[in-house]
Amino acid sequence: MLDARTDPAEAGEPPGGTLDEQAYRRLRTALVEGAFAPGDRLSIRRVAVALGVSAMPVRTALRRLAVEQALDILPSGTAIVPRLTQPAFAELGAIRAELEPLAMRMATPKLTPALLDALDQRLAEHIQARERSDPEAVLKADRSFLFIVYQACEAPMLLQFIESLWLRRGPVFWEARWSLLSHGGVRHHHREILAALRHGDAAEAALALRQEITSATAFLMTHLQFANGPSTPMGLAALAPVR
Amino acid sequence: MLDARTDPAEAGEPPGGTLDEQAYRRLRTALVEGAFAPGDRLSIRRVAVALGVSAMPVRTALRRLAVEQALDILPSGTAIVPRLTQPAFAELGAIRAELEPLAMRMATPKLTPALLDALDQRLAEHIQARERSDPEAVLKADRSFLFIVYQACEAPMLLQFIESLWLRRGPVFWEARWSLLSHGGVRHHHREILAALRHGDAAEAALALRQEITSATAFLMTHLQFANGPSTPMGLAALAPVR
DNA sequence: TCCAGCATTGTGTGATCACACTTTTTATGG
DNA sequence: CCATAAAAAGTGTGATCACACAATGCTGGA
Repeated sequence: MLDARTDPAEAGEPPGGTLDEQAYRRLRTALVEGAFAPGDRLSIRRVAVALGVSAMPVRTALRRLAVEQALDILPSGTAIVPRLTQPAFAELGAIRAELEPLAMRMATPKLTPALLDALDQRLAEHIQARERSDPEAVLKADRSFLFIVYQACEAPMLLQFIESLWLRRGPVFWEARWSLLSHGGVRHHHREILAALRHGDAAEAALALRQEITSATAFLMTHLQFANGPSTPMGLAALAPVR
Repeated sequence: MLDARTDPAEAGEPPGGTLDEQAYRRLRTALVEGAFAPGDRLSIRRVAVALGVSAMPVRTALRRLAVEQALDILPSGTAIVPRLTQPAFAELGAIRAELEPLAMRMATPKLTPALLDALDQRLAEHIQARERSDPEAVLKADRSFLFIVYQACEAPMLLQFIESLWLRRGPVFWEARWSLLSHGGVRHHHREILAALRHGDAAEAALALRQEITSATAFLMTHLQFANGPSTPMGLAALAPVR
């Protein structure tokens, strides 16, 4: 079970050195990709056999995700996938509406022409994906677009907060990806943001982003029933062994 | 070493059930109380013997604090007390200036008369402590004042973010407690906040808080040399065994 | 006196086990 | 047939160990 460490080459996806890291990353991506249903119990030992490792790295990863609010811990200690209530979702939107525009303002003076071109490309990808009615690609392009900006602002603390928010946001948006396709104010706002960034207008870019977040949050607050079973979660089967 | 669990009574400070929790809390308070110097290495085993427990709970607690950004992890895996650089401190202030006013706005309609009276008392404590030139008491009263508000807004995600920020802020303010005594715009701002809260004016309260944060951050940015050894840290001796 | 080399110690990682507790299942009684 | 109790899995916690690696110290030579 130490192959991953003794054989650093290969394995395109989980290059993380320690088993802790690999277990964490696998669970994390499974989570944002909606592999688990809200309310699912993730027991240390079951996840461990699914991942093909011992209980120790899984315990670490589960607890880490709990600290990041990506999982909840029952009084008994068992980790469960959080069931986002409506107030919690509203809170999430309110925090995002403060932090992400801040990151946008901080990033504005640091965006190089190369990065601006990259943003342009992500916007094009979004539009194409939308024309093909491919909601997964739309979500992916949007995420790429915004995180190019968030990473450019070189604020590690802020970046981790935002990633933690997206970790919780992930499953909800994933579940609502078809509804979001019909909403689609994102394209407009991203165009606004990009134009403002090209002019170096931080305040304008931040404002457009804030509007995107509040509008998307408001849209989902009405078009989404909370505390409900999702479409077709895969469960632990989504966790292939660690190699 | 299981006394704490088999003897639930007694032990006024660390009532936490599991050893994980106790280790976490002890390290956490030691951290915010400035027991460690920036750059100190906290090895799992050394902390374990200082705490009188095995390595397991300490490992958990250390990793948890690292996720909360209260500690850094070296490439080797050793935990060290972060050395706050000037840009990092500025970033910290910028995030606080967004999130804490948000919490203030959310809390305003939920503040009961009892809570407002409690705020009044904390303000009085601040003023008294200031007259005695007791910087520790001043810091404590300020923290109490603000966290009464932050807890009242019933936003668990937001509260955890703010606590994480204060965890990082703690050592710096502790080190600068004497300088802060001479600054002291806090009293004024807290009075403003309290008056606004009594009128239910959320925007005004949030604005006053934002000014307090930005002014304190600006003050410390000039009156503090960064990446420097502190006064008299206690080190591991501050960690009394777990009972 | 200084530096190279090695031995010693200290380190985090991860596996495994015993224990106490909880949840589920099964059997037993009404 | 159902409710209740007993038994059986399943669970997290925490201690302990082996291992690989890093840092530290010491000893030997120049």
